[in-house]
Amino acid sequence: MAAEVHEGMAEVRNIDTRERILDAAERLFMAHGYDGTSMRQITGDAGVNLAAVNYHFGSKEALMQEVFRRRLDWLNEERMRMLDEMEAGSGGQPLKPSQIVDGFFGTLLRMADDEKRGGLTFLRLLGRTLTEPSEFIRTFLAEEYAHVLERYKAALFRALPDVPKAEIVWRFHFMLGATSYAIAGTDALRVVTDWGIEEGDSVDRLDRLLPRLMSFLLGGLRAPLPQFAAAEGEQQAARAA
Amino acid sequence: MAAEVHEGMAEVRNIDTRERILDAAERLFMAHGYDGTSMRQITGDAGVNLAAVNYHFGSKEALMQEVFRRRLDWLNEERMRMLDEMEAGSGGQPLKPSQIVDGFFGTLLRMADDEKRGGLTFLRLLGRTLTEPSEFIRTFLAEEYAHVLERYKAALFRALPDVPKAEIVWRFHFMLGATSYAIAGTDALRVVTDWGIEEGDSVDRLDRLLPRLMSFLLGGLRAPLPQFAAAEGEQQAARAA
DNA sequence: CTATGATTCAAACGAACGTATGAATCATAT
DNA sequence: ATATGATTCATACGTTCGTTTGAATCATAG
Repeated sequence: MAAEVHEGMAEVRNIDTRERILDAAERLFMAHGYDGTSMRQITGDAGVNLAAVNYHFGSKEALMQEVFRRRLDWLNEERMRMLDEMEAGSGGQPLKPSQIVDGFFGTLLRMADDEKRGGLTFLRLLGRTLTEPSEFIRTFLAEEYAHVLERYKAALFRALPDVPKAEIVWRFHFMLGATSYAIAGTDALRVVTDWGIEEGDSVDRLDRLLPRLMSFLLGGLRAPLPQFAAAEGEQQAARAA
Repeated sequence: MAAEVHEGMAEVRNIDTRERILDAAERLFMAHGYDGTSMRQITGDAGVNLAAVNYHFGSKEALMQEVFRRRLDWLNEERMRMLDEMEAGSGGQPLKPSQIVDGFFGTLLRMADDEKRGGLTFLRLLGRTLTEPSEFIRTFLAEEYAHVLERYKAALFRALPDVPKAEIVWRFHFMLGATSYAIAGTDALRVVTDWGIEEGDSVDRLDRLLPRLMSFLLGGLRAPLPQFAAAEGEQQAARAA
């Protein structure tokens, strides 16, 4: 079925083809979504034959999965490695929330500067895909992520023993959303209209986005616990200053 | 072109058809996305003829826009109304951040309990659409939102005079992301795996989600300002506790 | 009761979709 | 040099897509 990998410096042709397809698919999926991108666009952009995708990957779905696997394998290994390292250096003590958040979200954002790991394009694709409707994509991502999420959740539980676990999971979820938007398009809603009057900082200034996002995430993660209204019926908004 | 609206109690047939189409489209766009939903699915689910969409709305794109307009018109008017009301009652003083955040995001989340305004289905659709790739959707939403966003941004500028405007806009953006995830599926990444051991609180418990989200958003909004690394080159992670 | 315009309906349009096929072309090992 | 298997290629398949058409059906006004 699949091509056998030979040794030697050969294999330039098909490796090139595979990579070109993956690059084009990454770019187009990011720009137009999975359903909005056709095989003919992908192969056209990549400069390869239409049949090449099915030959090398089997199907469009399998291509999409490979687009993610190519990047996520490294990302999740790096996240695990950082957690291992931090926990090894903490002498059995719980980690600081800022360390954990940086390990998970900081590692992600720092990918944006690494063009050979997909850079901003992949980050945007990922940000948009987490809310994508396509069932098989979310299922695939959930499986790819599961063990990493479990370990980071566990680390947060230990770091914040006084915060109910359900609360931590929700806030992890909120942090994912904030990060997703931070990278998904950054002009998602053109909130951006007229902001950068003074400064010339936009998406590409990752060195400014990262501290900004980190402050926000940590502020949210460590916010006072919510007060649930005791009464049922219509819920009260939290008016506490 | 368009059907003329007569007086009287008639018009039951086409009004029904229009609403049935909008309801089905809202549900299906939420579940499978714009590109992933076909006209035949929509009309089939709605129990109307295939041609009905083009007759009543003109095109699939126009249908999508109407799906949003039907809900957003009310939402944005309500948001404006709340801001007017709060500013009228503040005696010229800046509003509290919690008031502003509740006006914008609280009003949105409270829609989920209002089934006749789309309820959770529309909220999820909206949450997922903000990151959707389809150009025309984002353009449309940006236009529909623009004036509301401007007013809320201005209110935040006034409420937080010591925070740089660019910082506020970024944090607004982050808040949008967190909220989007809070409503988009809530199992976006199955972060949820095993959390609710103790409590039975899930998406449907809006009365618990709202205070939770509000705490997080306000914590993020009022977090300490980020420290930008002075040096250029590779950026340092914010390691400050 | 009949005329009129709005709405519904079955059917079809051409275009684009993902995938499959079998022959041509290439690189390598013998 | 030739055989072999991997890869590329042009082409076609069957489906499904959004949209259009013209006749049938409905509700109302005169």
